[in-house]
Amino acid sequence: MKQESHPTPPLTLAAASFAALGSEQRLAVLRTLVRAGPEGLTIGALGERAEVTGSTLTHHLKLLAAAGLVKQERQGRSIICAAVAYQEVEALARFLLTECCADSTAPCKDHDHG
Amino acid sequence: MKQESHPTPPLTLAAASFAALGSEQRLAVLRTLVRAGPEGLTIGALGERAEVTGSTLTHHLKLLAAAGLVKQERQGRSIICAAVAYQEVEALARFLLTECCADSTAPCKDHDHG
DNA sequence: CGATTATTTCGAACATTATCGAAATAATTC
DNA sequence: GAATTATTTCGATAATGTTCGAAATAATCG
Repeated sequence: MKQESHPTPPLTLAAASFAALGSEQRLAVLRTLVRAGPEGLTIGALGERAEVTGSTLTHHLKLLAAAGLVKQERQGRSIICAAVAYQEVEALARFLLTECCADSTAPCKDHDHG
Repeated sequence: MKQESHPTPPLTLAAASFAALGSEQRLAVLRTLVRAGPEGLTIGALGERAEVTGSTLTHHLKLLAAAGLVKQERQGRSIICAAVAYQEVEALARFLLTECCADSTAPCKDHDHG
């Protein structure tokens, strides 16, 4: 069993990340960005597509960005957002499943860890 | 590009599942169960190890169970809990990353989707 | 610089969730 | 069936999160 050195986020941060995903509106926002791909969307365009606007969108984006799921970059007068969910989601999954069965005497026979 | 038929949870349910993971205490509870492996733990033992007790633990377990992350089964006077996070987490990750770049003209060259 | 467009901050109202203790229910043992 | 152990329900209180609109800030354009 090779011990790969993928980092796992600390509990508090992982919880914050999951919490960031735990809202229909934010999920819709994030998925809109995932669909939009690496080029991203301006906040305005994002708001239109995801049907969230103004201060509410700002609020949600702040959480998503703090969780490392979205990055923002100013471009002219707009701000462009893009999902960086790919590695994040893997890290979160790893966080959950890491140390699986560490306290168990029985082997993990009936789990399929990828 | 083969289209595999893995189901994706509906938005509302996925959000609820992420929300269930979005609390330090619940994450600690779930990870304790993951560590405990398929044999699970009684609610009492779980509460001791995760340092959450009584009605609060009941409350959290209800959310985790509703999200399909934990299953419970009565055994004698105790109730045994076990994590079923493995498939769930994969399904959630799939939910997020599904349709990646569907709205993009550019290919997803700089993403590494496993 | 003044006007315009894009986003954020702030404050308040409202809604949801968390936490706790006491009493209630469920299952077992003697 | 009374006593014991394990968990849940209930109701109250406190803590967080959401949503909105109006005003404030940022960047560009004429």
